[in-house]
Amino acid sequence: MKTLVTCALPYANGPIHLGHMVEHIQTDIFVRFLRSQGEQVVFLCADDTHGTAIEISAEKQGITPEKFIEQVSNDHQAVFRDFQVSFDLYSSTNSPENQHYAELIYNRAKEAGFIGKKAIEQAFDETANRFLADRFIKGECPNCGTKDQYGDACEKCSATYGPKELKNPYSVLSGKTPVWKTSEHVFFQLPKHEAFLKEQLAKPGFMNPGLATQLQQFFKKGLADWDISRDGPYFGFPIPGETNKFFYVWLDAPIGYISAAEVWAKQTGKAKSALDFWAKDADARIIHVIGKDIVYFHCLFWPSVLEVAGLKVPEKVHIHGHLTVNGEKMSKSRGTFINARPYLDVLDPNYLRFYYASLLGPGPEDLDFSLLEFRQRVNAELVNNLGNLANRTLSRGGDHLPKLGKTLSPANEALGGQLVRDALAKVKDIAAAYGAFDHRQAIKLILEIGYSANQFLAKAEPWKSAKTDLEAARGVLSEAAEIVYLLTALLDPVVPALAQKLAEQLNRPKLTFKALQTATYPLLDRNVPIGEALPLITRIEEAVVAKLVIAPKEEPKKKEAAPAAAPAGPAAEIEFGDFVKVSLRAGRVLAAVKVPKADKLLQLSIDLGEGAPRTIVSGIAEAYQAEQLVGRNVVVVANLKPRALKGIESRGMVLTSGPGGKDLVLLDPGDVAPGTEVK
RNA sequence: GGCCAAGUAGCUCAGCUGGUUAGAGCGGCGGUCUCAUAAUCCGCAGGUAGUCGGUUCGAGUCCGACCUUGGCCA
Repeated sequence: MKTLVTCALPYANGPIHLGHMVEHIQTDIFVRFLRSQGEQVVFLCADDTHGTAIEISAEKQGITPEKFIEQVSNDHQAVFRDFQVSFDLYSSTNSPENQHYAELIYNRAKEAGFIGKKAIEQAFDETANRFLADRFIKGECPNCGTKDQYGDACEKCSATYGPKELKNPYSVLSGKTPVWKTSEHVFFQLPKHEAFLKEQLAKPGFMNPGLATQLQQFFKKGLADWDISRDGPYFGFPIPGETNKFFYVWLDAPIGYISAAEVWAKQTGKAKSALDFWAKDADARIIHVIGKDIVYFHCLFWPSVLEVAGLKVPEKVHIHGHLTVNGEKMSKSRGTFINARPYLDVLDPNYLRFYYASLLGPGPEDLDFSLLEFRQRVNAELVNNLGNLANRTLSRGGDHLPKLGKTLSPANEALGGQLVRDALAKVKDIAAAYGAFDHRQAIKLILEIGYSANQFLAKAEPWKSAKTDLEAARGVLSEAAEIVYLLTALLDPVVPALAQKLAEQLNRPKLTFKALQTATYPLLDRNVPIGEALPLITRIEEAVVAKLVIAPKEEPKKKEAAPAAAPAGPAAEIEFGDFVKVSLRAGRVLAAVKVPKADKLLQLSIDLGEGAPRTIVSGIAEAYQAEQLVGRNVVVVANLKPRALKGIESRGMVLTSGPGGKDLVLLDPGDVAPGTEVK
């Protein structure tokens, strides 16, 4: 049986960020594991290329949508490649194959009587000469009057409404007031699938049960017809038999899963067509991996569409949570919106792969990219526990101490048998964890194995016996090398490049999960010499991590010309009027980085509720590490005259108490909003 | 606003169908070794389980309300 695995198709309207990578890394781990088990897997993805947003982005750049999506696709593919995401093919929804399948599915649905038409009323921009989707209309909230709200919900009072209810609506495209026009749209008749869908959602393993429960609300409300057409101009596929109507992007996007398989089949010749996977009776299973934001597209519409077209419905839709950075949603203004390419510019992708794996569970909970946690966990677990284990074992057996040579000792059951058998006993659970997207459980078990081997070395103390009995020392290290060899299989899904390095240092091919199903002690053929050992991967430096979140540019605010308070003598009494000149505010530290070549200085990016964060340089580096400050509230003198410290303009001062140096404490204004006045 | 999910040590999480002193890793603190990437190993401290109420001989585990966070509402 073949397995087809897909990631959600990234929208071709912007760069890949670390949020995307949560999905692509966990799926890649899953796929690499399946391959290691010896399964036939095809791993596909594509860019989702249609819709108004892309058309407009292309127009802004003065290029065709085709050119635009080609550029984006190149960027996307390069990022995924550099993160070692092992797609068998990365395709595009703007392909002849996709058009073919979109039309085929549409025609089949039409023949089966599942397509209808209805006139709908929609906002129309007469200047731009196009209909406006809800997100292209803004106006005042009909509930609370907040300005510049989209046509579906108010960010301020969270009221929901239709675009027509907005007061003083305007088109985002032209700024003009839209008019209301009717247009006949094509609908997919979802209500006819209620029975099928209820059965599908109840299938064990199809999707997360909690989210399946949530989808029940659609049945309670009553399923509605799904609008699958958009009026031109629209970047997409024309609907056969209609004039100036195009398939809505969400119809043809998932069809990209099918057409990608078709392109793969054509290019590799490994299948006759996509139907080797997608035909109802194909000997294959299909697994989609998506974020929790697009559940109903994949679990309501998509299965229905496939069912009507007589195609195979996915066996499983794996749903994951979203990424936060330092505990909050990624935000451009906070400098925590981290794109994948800038990450790669400063850090090894294996760090992120390992970190995500160590956090990812099988459920749809969010996970946090905490800079401090990231550095600490990767350094402690991947570098110190596992990487150093390999190095302390192999360097001793390799060239580091030439006396020991490159050969291994014969297997010594009494010495290492227990160690290896205990480790092998965990392999089954590790495999089960990878197979269930419970990657953090897999990592946990692998770390236990690493720990047991480190402990083994600590007890056996080969460095001592080496002085009197080289053979005894070599025997101990040879047993530890068994565990290192085991790691080439166990770590391969998560950090394939590191597993490969280990295999090379051992001078053997990587172990596989398939081989491990029947493996017994000893794993290593002791007659094969080992290679040369080098440190596997180095620790993450604090300064490098901090580079990820410093906002690239901070616009200086002109309006706040700081009224300079006259400096008073140290103990001299001042008037109340002088005191109130000092503007004290609560601020939240968004980012912190050590100032190079300064022992005491930290450069802080502090939110004072002013829109853009402020840069403040503070002499607290001896008392606080940069990372532990992020997210913390502090008291700031907000109207201090700006001053340059080590060439960095500091716009304010952070208050502390204590004599200084290591002994000072940041004043805590409590849990209040940034910008709150301190009196 | 409606619905769904989550809320256990500073952080990330385990705790099976309710049953002895609530566990682990990371971080912190103290110690140890010296083969190794200032790594390892040993030990210590840390939790009135979001809040309130209920069921029960007994609840982190069941029920209700509320609070907080996240997602969805075609």
